[in-house]
Amino acid sequence: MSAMTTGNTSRADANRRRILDVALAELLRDPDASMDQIARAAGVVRRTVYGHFPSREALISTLVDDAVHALAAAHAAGREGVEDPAEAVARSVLAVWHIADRYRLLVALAQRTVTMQGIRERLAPVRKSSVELLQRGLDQGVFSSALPAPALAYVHEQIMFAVMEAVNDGLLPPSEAGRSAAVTVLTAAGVPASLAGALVTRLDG
Amino acid sequence: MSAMTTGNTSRADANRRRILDVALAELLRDPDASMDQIARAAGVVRRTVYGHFPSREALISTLVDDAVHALAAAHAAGREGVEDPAEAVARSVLAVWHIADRYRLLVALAQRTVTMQGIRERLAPVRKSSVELLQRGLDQGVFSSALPAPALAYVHEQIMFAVMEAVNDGLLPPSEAGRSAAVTVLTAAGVPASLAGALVTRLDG
DNA sequence: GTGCAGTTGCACAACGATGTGCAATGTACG
DNA sequence: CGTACATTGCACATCGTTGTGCAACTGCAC
Repeated sequence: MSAMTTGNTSRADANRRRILDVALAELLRDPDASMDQIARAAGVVRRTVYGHFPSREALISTLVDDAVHALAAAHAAGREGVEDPAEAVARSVLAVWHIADRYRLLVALAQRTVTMQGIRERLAPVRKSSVELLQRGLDQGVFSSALPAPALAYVHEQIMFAVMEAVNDGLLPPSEAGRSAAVTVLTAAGVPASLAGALVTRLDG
Repeated sequence: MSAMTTGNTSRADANRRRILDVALAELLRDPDASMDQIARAAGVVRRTVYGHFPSREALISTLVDDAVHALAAAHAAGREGVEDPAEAVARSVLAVWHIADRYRLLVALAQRTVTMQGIRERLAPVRKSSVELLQRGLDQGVFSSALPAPALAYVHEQIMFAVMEAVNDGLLPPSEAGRSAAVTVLTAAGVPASLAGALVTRLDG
């Protein structure tokens, strides 16, 4: 048990990954899932999980960190060197969606678990850059909303969650979801539906 | 202790209400708040809470039932005898907002607690009527969206939550929030921003 | 096969939460 | 005052979870 944390056997690595994968799904189903539930679902014993992660919090932290990093990277990459706010928003939504599709469950978890505090804190930089972008669009008149930019950023975020939830519930095919999410976000920001549709279609070809 | 549940003293009633009020706030701060936390926050002893509610689940159930009933009533009353889908949506959002303002905390709680299953089930009829209304609007061409009506209903719901969260976080004055929520919901449904604004202003005078 | 890292199974202490029992205290109302 | 009911404070059993310790087992590599 002593070298479990340092050593790197193929078996150990595979287990570690499986535990992370399963924990993701299990924690979504029940944010308060116990270490035992997670371990059993992963096909190992509780004690083994503690061999890989020193505590429950460490496990969740790893999960959250991975997701947030991937998400922030996609978010930044999506709008790199794009001046038009509408296009930047569309690109970033599509980019985020692409990777979020794998983390969809975790991101959805974010809004209902107690760990939300921690997640929102870590997402703060992403949200900040969103607010800036939205503000720019509002200033230029590309966007128009009854809400100030910071509140609009909340709406932006929640729309993403809503579309993810719709996919999870089978109301929407995953293939179209990204485009739909982008169009809906733009529409909510006051971009005419036709323009939003055309823009996203152009970007997602 | 035996007659605590049946008897109706003014004191007992006041306590019961205070417990419910405080539990609302406390459970939002921490969905896993213990009976002891709630009791202390309400200025009573844990044992007293059990005098009014036989179990933790019963307490939460009461809270949820109250909120859902009020919400469903407002939702239905809002669109009573209105044929124009846009106006119906605007009216119902405003009506729901008005009462939700009191239950804002609980409604926000709905999206992050484990009890979510139960809440979503109970909200099913409300959502169903929302889907019908949205579908009608899409058919008539009053609305336009990249999403099918059921998914759009999710977006509708989440936008409400987003605006509530914005108010909770001080990003938006409560006085304007209702109007803003209504306009944003309409905008996301594809109604041009100017039309949405005019309509809501007319209704909320 | 010998050894070593990972895994297992069990045992344990510690903690916090739930729900209940009961005697004592407080308080409204006739 | 005295009755009735609400509240309190404490005790208790029970349960689930976390994190740790340790000995035995498994499988892979050398």
